Amino acid sequence: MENRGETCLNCTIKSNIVALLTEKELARLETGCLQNVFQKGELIFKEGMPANHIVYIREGFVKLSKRGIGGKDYILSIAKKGAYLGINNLNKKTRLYYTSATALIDTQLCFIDIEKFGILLKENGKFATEVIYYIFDDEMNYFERLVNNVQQQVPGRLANTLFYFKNQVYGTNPFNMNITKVELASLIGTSRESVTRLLKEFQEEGIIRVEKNKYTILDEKRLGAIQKKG
Amino acid sequence: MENRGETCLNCTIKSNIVALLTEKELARLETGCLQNVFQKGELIFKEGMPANHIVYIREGFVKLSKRGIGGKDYILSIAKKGAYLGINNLNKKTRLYYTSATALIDTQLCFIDIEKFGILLKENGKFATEVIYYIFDDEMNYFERLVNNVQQQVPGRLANTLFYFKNQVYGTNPFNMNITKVELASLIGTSRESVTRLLKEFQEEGIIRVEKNKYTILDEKRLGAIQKKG
DNA sequence: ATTTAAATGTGATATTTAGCACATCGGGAA
DNA sequence: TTCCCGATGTGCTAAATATCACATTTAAAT
Repeated sequence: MENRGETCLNCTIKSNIVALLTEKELARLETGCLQNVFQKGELIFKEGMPANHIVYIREGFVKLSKRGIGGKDYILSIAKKGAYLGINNLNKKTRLYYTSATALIDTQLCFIDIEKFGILLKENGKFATEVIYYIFDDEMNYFERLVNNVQQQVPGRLANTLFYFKNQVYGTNPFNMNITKVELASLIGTSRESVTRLLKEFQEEGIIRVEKNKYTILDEKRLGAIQKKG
Repeated sequence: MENRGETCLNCTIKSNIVALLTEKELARLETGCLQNVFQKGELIFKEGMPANHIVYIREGFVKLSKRGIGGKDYILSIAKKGAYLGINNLNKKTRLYYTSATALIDTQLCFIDIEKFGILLKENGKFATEVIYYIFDDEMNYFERLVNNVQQQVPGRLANTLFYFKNQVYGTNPFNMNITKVELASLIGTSRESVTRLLKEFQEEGIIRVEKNKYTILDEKRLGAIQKKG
């Protein structure tokens, strides 16, 4: 991990949150801040390892996963530019990463010393308020996805997840999936085969189109109906 | 809704969070604070209605639910003493309750003006930090439950939920369920009949005992195995 | 270009779960 | 007490889903 020599002070990709800090506070943050690029497929941090940093995604996509029974991983979410990873360790005595994080494409990250981040929180109420807002906006929205997934059956969950990628993750309509069908299945909580079959079904009905990794939602209305029906 | 004349200043059931406020800040909070008792079954607030307060649970249990398709409710969680409800509205422009809340037993509540709460956050970083900690501790733990529920099948989810009641909600081993089987099913995301059948199965295997509303977990080890197996 | 491993598609089958129908129980209300 | 309604138990059936086995395709590495 090399420090590129960039500083927080002159960083051009400042987050909304960090923009609230004074120069003095930024300078302090910087002494515990490290920037780096991770390539596609690289492990950023591993579940259960000590968490001394909060990882800010400047650019790219990151898969957050946990190891389940039988060594089978399951995916919690896809984090993107602007996300703070490991922020839930702020209030822990023993800080361990709750998930593993893997770069899905080449990804630029900042590693922020978690102690320093915590000190800034206590000293700057506005900063803390923004952090709270971030938590609600970013974390709680995928919380809603989870709630739906518990209550719905597999077609509804798949519909959810397609909308999730279109709206939350990529924000474009034809979008390029950076994850495999196996991973998609583990995000939905079903089997790979079921995903294959359902996607095929959706395609036959003209609701979506899948070419390689390029997914297009053709009929939002009907996909929405599937989502609602469960 | 009547104000009982108690004040935040002399309140004897102060939360960890509020304990951090100065007398001056407490006095300010108090002008927008109202205390009340809700009886079993009473609706505290309704999904989709304007949310002008954060509701603090001083004592009791509250069911948080959402209306699904076909008018069928589903339950997100059971909140207990010490919980702040509606806190996720802090950063919204239009504040609407995300869920409905219903008292499961007689319950003491404080209604705190959300604007005043927000002002305190910005002015007192320590207070804000505690709020952040609260959010992680309380919200994120039931987030974990949701994650598991997505990945597991029904027996695993039921096991989850039994542990959830024992450890998170009631904190005792024989515990008295304040919800019906129908509600339990809607918490797990399955049908009432499946819950009945599985509970019976667990009883036949000596893993739990159910008498009326009194649930006893007899064999944590085996229940844990079911949970892990999924 | 060749090789190899991983990812994907697909049919057949076994399990799991939902949904329906109906019986029974239990707790209020009159 | 008696009536009544919601909650609960239970068998049966249909539907959904997982799992297995294997073919095929794609991507990565040499």
